[in-house]
Amino acid sequence: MLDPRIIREHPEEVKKALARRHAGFEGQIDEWLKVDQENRAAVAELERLRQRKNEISNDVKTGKITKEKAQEESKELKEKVPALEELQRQLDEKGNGMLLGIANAPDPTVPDGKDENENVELKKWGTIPKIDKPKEHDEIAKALGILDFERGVKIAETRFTVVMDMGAKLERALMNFMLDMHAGKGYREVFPPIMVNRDCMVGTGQLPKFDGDFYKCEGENLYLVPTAEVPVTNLYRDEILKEEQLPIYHCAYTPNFRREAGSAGKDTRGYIRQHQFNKVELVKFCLPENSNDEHEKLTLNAEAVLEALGLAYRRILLCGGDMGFSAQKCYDLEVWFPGQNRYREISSCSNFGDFQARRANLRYKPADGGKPRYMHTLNGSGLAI
RNA sequence: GGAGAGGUGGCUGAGUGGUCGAAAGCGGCUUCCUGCUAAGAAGUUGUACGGUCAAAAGCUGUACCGAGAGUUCGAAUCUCUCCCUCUCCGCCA
Repeated sequence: MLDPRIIREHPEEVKKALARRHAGFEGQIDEWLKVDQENRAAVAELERLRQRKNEISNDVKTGKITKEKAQEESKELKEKVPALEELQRQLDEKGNGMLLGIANAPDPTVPDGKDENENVELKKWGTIPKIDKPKEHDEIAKALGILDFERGVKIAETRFTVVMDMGAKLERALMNFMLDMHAGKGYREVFPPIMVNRDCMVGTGQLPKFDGDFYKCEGENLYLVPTAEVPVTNLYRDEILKEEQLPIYHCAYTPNFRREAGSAGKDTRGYIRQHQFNKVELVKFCLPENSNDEHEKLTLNAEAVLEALGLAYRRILLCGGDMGFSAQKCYDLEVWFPGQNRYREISSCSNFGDFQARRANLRYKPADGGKPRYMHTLNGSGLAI
């Protein structure tokens, strides 16, 4: 979430930055400021009453007043404090809930624009293969007998696919290839739980705003991970690391589960927009001053996979209107699909600044002995399989 | 699933109603001392949000001993509910 202090002190700047998302978040800032002000007033009053309470019990202790007198003095407090506590708790919850629903502010280097048409192409790599009448991947896969869409639907439901024989082997080979590649470049491999609790989902920004996009276990406080970003970024939740421990790089393979609730009718063909898919994810934790550099390096690490596989791709800088909720800056990598005669997203590499760190309470103790500070987090697909 | 034990500061671990944000030890930091393969001495050492201040330091207020609720003038300490961990038994890939 955004820094409450910055919103209080520079509301206009924050609103201006959020306006670049073209999603109406700026209006929520004013609402939050109102709630915040009420909340702070309630806290001040509450602290005053509690101070009085402590004085009374202290006076009993030192024999300054009798118990009877203390009871009498406390009578009013005993009515006021619980009521005020309840009010303050509600205001706090309300303000916090609002903050959790407000997206990250775009970085100044993010281009203006309201949708994907205004993204900026930054680079292209590789040669687009010349193929006579290229076939779609699902045609080829069906012919080879390596993807079975019908049985996937039978076993689960639509958008689930069975991968067979050389297809399964290819899937597994790519997974290993990517993990080995990143692990060789300093990313510590981690295989996390693929179910996470709600705190994790809030920590990385999936919840509360996007409730319904994910699979939740009935009667349990557990969600199937929509990306390894969630368990891996939350590894150090509520911890204070030492500055010397940063940066931390992790790579992780997990299956990913998404309900794709809003995408009915989109990409209904083939192995593209599945409810379950495999991905190797890169996650970084670093000092605030290094996150921009780390973002560039992470994106190059993801690109290296495409280059090693000899696949033509391009890098896109997302405009303000097309960025994900938690990101302050995001590059998409798009790989050439001969059968569709266009580039399609294969990776998304984001710098979250301290947005996730604030939600997940990811801090580090500076080497100079200062107060704990929020670290920065980044992640990128490296890649979706 | 059944039975029992327990959740305290970076760690170990005291603390059963007030003098407890919390003994002690370890670890960390600072200073001092010693010429010998590092030891000793002293001090210091939680987090968040406020106030004071030009600011920092300092001082100061409130909260935090798994979470929530209750009893009380006063709760780490008593009561209730929940969560989690450990041990044993059962079941099981």
